[in-house]
Amino acid sequence: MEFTVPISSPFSLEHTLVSGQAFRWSRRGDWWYGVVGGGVLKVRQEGDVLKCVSSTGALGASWVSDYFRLDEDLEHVLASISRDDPITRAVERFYGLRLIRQDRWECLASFVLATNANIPRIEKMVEAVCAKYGEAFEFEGDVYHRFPSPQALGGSTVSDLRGCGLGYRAPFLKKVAASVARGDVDFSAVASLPYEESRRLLLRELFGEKVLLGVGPKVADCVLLYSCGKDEAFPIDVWIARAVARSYPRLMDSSLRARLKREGKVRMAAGDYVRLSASVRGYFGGYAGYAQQYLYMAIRSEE
DNA sequence: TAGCAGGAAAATC
DNA sequence: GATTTTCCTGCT
Repeated sequence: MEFTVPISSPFSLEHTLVSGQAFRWSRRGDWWYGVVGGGVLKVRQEGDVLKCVSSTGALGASWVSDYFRLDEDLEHVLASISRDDPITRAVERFYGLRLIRQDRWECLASFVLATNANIPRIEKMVEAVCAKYGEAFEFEGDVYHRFPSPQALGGSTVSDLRGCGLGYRAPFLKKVAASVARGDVDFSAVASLPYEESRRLLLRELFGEKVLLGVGPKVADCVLLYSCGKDEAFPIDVWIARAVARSYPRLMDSSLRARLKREGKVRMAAGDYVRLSASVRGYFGGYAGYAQQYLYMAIRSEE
C-alpha cells in the first residue's frame, strides 16, 4: 500500500530514527525500512511530506502519524525545554527529532536486552530473536520477521535464547516475556498513571512474582518514555550521565559529582539514579524526555 | 552503600 | 591481536 502523510509541525525522520529509540529500522538507499506494527513500513521524507509504502493496510497514514506523534506540537515542546545554552544548541542541531510511540511489549523486551551493550549489538540481538521466534512474512521479495509474541518468548528455553547471542540477558528476557504472557503487566494501567506512579506500578508488576527480572530504573524509564507516553521520563545511561556531568553539574548532588570526578567513570548507584532523575525532571519539566533525547544525540555526535 | 559479575561484541589501542 | 568499553541490573 502506498500513501503520503503530510507533516504540519517540524519533523526530521533521519534524526528521529538514528536517535537510539527503536531497534528495527534500517536505511536502504533513500528509504528507511522499519519492521513495525506487524508489517514493514518503508518511508522517506520529502520536505513536509512522508512518502510511505507498507506491507499491510493496517500500516496506513493514521498509524504512521500516531507512531511518529506527528499531531503533537513539537515547537511548543522544544520551546519549553530550551532553558539554557547546551540544550538550545542540541535542539537547534537536531531540530525535528521526535519521540516515537512504540509497542509496549516490544519496547520492554528490547530494552531488557540493552544492558551492557551498544546499539549495533542491541540491534543484532533483537534481529536474532525475531528471526528465531518471530513470524516470517514477505515484502518486496524479502523475508522479514515480526517481533515475537510474549507467549513465543515466554515458552522458549533459556539455552535457545542464549543461542541468539543474548548471554546473561536470556533468562531475564524469558521471565519478562512469561510475565507479560500471563497478563501480569497491565501496560494500560501503567500508561494511565502520572509518571512517578507509573514507574512504581511497572516495577511492582514486573517484580510481582518475586523474581528479579532485569528491569531497573533505566530500562523502566525507557519503556515509560518510548512506549507509555511519559514525556517527563529521563532515562539516564552512561552517555546522558556524562552530558549532565559536563553541562549540568549543578543538577547533581555533591557526593555524586565528587565520585564521578574522582573515578572518571560514569557509574551510578540506585539512589544516585533516582535523585538525579528527580533533579533533572525538576529542571526540564514535563518534557524532560525530549531534552534527554536531544542531549543524547548531541553527545553521541561528538565522537 | 560499595563492589562486582555477567557474556558477547564493538570500539579502541 | 589484546584490551577496553558497551543506552545496566542483581547480588553480596
